[in-house]
Amino acid sequence: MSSVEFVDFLKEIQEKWGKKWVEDNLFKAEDFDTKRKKFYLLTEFPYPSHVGLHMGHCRSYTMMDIYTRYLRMKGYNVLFPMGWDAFGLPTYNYAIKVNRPPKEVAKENVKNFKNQLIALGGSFDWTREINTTDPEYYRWTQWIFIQLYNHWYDPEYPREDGKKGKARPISELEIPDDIKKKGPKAIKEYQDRFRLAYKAKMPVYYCPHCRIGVADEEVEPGGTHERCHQPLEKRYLEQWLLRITAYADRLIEDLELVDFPDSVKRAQINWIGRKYGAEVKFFIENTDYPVTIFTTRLDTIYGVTFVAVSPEHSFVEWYFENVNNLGIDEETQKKVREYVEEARKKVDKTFEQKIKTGVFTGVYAVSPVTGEKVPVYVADFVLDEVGTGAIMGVPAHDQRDYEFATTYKLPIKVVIVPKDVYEKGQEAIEEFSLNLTKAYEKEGVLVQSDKYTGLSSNEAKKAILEDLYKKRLAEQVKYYRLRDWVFSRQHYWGEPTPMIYCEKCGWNPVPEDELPVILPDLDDYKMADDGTSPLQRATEWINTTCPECGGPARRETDVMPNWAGSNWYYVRYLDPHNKERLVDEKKAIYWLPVDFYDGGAEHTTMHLLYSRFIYKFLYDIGVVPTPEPYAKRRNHGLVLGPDGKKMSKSRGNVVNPWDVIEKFGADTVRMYVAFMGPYEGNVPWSDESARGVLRFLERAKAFIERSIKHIQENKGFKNNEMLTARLHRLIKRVSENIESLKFNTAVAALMEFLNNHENDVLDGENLEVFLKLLAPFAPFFAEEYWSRLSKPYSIHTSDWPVADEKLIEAHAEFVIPVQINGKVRGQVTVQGKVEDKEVILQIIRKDPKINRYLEGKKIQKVIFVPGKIINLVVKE
RNA sequence: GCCGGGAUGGCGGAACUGGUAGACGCGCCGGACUUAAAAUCCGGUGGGGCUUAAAACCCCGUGCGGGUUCGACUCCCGCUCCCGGCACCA
Repeated sequence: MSSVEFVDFLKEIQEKWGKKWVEDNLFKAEDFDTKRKKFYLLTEFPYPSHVGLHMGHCRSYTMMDIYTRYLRMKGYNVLFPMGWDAFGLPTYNYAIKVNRPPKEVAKENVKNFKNQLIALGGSFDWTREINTTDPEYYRWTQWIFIQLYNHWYDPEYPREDGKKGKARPISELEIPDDIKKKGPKAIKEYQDRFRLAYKAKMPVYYCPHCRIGVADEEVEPGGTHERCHQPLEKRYLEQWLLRITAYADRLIEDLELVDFPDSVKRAQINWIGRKYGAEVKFFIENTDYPVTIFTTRLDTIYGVTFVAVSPEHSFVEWYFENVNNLGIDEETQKKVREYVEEARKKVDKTFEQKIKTGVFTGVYAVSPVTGEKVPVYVADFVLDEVGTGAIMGVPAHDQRDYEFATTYKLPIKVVIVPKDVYEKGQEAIEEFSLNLTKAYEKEGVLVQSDKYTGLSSNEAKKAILEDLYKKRLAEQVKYYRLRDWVFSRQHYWGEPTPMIYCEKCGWNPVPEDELPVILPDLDDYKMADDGTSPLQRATEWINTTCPECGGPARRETDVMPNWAGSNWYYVRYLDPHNKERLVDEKKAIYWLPVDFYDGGAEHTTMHLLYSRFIYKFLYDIGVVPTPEPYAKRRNHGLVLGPDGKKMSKSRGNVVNPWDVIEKFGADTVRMYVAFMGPYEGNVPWSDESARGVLRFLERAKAFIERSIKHIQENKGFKNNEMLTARLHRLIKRVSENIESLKFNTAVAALMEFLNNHENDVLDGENLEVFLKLLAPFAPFFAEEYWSRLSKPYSIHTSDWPVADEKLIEAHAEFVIPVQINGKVRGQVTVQGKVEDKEVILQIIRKDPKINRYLEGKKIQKVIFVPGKIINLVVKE
């Protein structure tokens, strides 16, 4: 049989069995099965783009499919589901490009993806297939949003896992009396400040050239639009935000409960970026208006020579309201106004090497420690989203402040010196200060700081904080790099946000019994040219009635981001057709948490963190039973192009899975992607290497067919024990390798066995074992020969073979390397596991080769590790 | 700049918690089959030395420099380079 014919054979059987498995629902997971242990194996669901499955999907899904098939044969009740994350920008853009409704395009993409996954042999439970764009699915995405809106976070409230902090219904939020007195509107405003979903003005990118809103990922580093390379503008729109920061501490602490790689845990902790620091009030001279700054370096406060606020800071509004009282001249006012206007619009992501700019406001702030006045600047290097959006400028000890001070000729006052400098005395301190050419950012000992002089940075931080706290000028705060999650997108192809706005009553959620709010069809799906959502054009859909007063009201036209559907999808797999609830409680208890979550390293922070947040919220409101969703997480590697670089259209190094399945057959591709490298590694594709796997399968075919023939012709034929023992050693190796995700060495072990025994034949029992070992890797191939052996359908629901340890032990072959002074000089063969070093030494003495190294020398020491090695330390 | 990961033959990669470095595959070389090629099969293949050739033997070898150890790809200290992520985070 030529290789071409063999590939045809593979394609024939993959067609035949692939179809049958799906028809038979062979891989259906059983709810509530108590006889078998459950195993929820989750792999990130794909974003079905019009390009079709890519090689990365092909490899990670195959590896997880191998794992799944193994676990299933091992006797687990495995849940291995699949679905589609079908909302999102690429599909939307593509639909506009080909001038078709996104809905139709998405549907086709899904169909295409599903066929490809079936062809690949993915043993998914298709009865649980979900699609984030299905109204019956996004009804619950919307429902979660409403629950977030209807809840607030009480950091002190006890929760089920015994710790403190829990989401509670907004109705349970205590309203202060003075608010109550002001009436229902004030009460609602007060509640809005606590809701887990709330509205706030946030910047979005807008391209004046293309006249459309631009998503974050379409912004180029220089602040230009990816498509037209023209400069973008920042606009401020009211958007929905989710209060993830309320869960920040829990998201850090509960990492202890889960088995994630350390690097992933670290990444999450860094992403959250919890820091302790102080907020300090700097009052504007002769007013009672304070600018509150945030710092982690309170020890440097005596070095403050200016205060700077971000262009977006509320100080600016206060300033213009009070310019007259402050006695600011026209020219300064004009300068400040121009600077702020310009800066608020500007989009610039190239911060480095840029000269820091700012504008002096003409007002001074009073240092809370010295009472000295320092100038107040508006400067765009101060970011509004970081800290309080205002800083104390300490040029001597912060490089950015240093650069700013140099540009604007502000004084640079050294207040921290290294310990050894301090100890050398005044002269050394002065010399250090004079020779400063850039900020000294390390901690050290305080100088020129009144009574704190001589304290270490750490001591000073505490002492200064304590003193300022007493004067109500400072307090300790926890600060997170993580910010609340902007949850509005000005696009079309996403879940409608289930909120209604009424002039009289403000925002209200859509009543739950009216869900889902279905995304309306449009005549024209193009982006709106003012940067708002295209849904603005769905006039009929927008106009509705207020759930509170029944008067005329409008629907929210911003849709949810892509994350919305994908951060809880794995819960819906448990009960995908439930019309009453997001998930049946008992099913959730049976299946959760996810036992193993496989995904890409690129989702280590955002997706993993955000989905953990949503899950924790669902836990708080009693939808799911455990504090953490994923018991174990591992990141798979990428498939690189044949050139070793990341596959990309522009590089022209893309390998299409569909093409290689056509060329080599699905079993070959499966086995090759498992074999090509370690699970976590990024490995290049190679057609030549894939051919090596094809050769292996072809040889395996000949080997199996010869064995079958031999068995039929020789009734009662049995292999010798040695061969059987070797096969059992193979069982052990393959099992251990799959369990530790070393699919590459598992395949190598199978190859090695065939290399060693290709000229033998297997007896009936051993042949079954061999096919079973092959089954997870080459499922079509294994099924075909299983059926030819007339074994009951299917090999994939048969039992995984158990290695006979005694047999392995009995036929253990020990070759002990012999080292002289750490260098291997020979080896001796022993029977069984010899523990006594004298026995080995006697064998060595009989070996002339090794003895040559011992002539005229004295053995000083013998190190013997039974079963491993013997090392003789000798001397002249 | 910060955080994370990595560096092993011509290539992808093996090597358990420190115990024969290079499993397995690709490629390459030689041979068989063939009119020929492809495919397939058999043998060889880290570098160097010695040798007419082979066997045998010797030296070097896991990015670089040191250290610990009977023994180091593996552990420790100090570097270099590459890849990924984040980045004016106060």
